[in-house]
Amino acid sequence: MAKSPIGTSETGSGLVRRPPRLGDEVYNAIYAQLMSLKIPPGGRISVDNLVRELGVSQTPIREALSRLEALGLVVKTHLIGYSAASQMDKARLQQLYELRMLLEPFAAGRAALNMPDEGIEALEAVDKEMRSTRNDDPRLAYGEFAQSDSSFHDLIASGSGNLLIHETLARLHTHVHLFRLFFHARATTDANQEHAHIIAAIKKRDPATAEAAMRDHIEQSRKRFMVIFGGE
Amino acid sequence: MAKSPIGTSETGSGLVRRPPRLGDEVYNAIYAQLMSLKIPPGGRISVDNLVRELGVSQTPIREALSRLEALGLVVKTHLIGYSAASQMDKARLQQLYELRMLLEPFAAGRAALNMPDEGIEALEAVDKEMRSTRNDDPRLAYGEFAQSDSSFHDLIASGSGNLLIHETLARLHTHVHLFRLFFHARATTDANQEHAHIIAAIKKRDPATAEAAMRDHIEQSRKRFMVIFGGE
DNA sequence: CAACATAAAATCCGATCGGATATCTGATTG
DNA sequence: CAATCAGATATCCGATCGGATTTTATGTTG
Repeated sequence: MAKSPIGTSETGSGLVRRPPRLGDEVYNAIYAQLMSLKIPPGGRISVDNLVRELGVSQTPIREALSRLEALGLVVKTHLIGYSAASQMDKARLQQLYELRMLLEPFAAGRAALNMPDEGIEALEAVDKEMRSTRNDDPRLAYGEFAQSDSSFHDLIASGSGNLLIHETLARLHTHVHLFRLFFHARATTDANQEHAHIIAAIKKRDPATAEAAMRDHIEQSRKRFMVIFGGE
Repeated sequence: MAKSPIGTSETGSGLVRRPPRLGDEVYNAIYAQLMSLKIPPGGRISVDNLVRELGVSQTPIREALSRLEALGLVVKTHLIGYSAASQMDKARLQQLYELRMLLEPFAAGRAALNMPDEGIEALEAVDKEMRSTRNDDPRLAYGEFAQSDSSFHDLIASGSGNLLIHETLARLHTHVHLFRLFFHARATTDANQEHAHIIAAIKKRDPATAEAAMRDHIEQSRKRFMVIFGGE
């Protein structure tokens, strides 16, 4: 739902209108190029090229790249330049899921306790969206599913009431998102099934079941991705 | 031990000598001012002031501040400027310990399995250092203890073998560090006792006990800090 | 005396410029 | 023919400059 999950100025309910930041547009432009894989993982990112391409000076580009570096989406080498983060290898994907397994089940349990009713409604809306995705172009269907899945987990993390956990997971999911897009990991109906279990438990305000359901979902998700590297 | 836990170029075992980055020195200068509380929590940080004070141009200062923003140590408001992150309130400290409680016991358990022997030696060295701290100036003693404690937890996180968890915890500990310094939270001998239990379990390569010991340590630490806000 | 309007200073955002470094291309030599 | 070296190009790092905005200070008025 949100175009850029982290780093944008929170003008959602802002009462004062502030002039736009050129850096934000640059940020979104580069972010889009990364997500559309126009800039492939590991590919070099030249500041001067972006100057010519976007028609702005170096200053806002550096600022935007600096933010992207904080997210781990790009890496900087002194006197060399920026480059897109390299694709995750098997070990790194393992570590990522290890961390998700620690945080997300807990978040789901807390969400069952703390999440406001309107949050649950948003969750069901996203879930419904995922099921009705019948885009003819499979290439686009990937993107839509991945986007919705990201929102699903983001909503639960937010519903945990713990902002630190929410921020940490937001960072991780950006990489999951990118990984999925790169490998064309297909959206299985299994995920929808698992999501349904999680939502049901949260609706029942049953933290233990929500936690277990999320634990199962993360583990299944891990297995679905691990086959890319030749299984467990 | 490490002066700046995140964001510096890894020149540790670098074979090539690269010219120094002015941005790094600026980064360390501002970092020091934050840690010494010369810039108080919530205090405004003027770029122009730093230009005059450090004698460099805006460019490296903006770069350094951008990195500090990624760590959450400073916050930026468009057309207003940078300011030091506000001091944690009770709710935020609760969230911080909630997250630590999820990650650090796990890391300790993994460290019991994966940590190389030399890592354990480093751990014992830090532990010894913490016990022998008998600085006359209590103001300095705080700082030394906090520094060592940070190293202690950082070593264990690193020993877990999971880089993502290590990075996440490094970010959190920076804030714990700052919080402790601000409130002059005293170093108790209890912490040393708890640390000893953790080290013993890791040396025995006993993950379950290490995990439990860390869990206990985090909980005790939380209680020691919570009294600042009037207890649990 | 308080509140508002106006003016001045401080500050940030973005653009542009020069020096330094890395990388690429092509020629020379053993 | 391969390897090495030199020059040219591309790029980054840091400095400086102007416009836009915010904040503070001052003066005016009810």
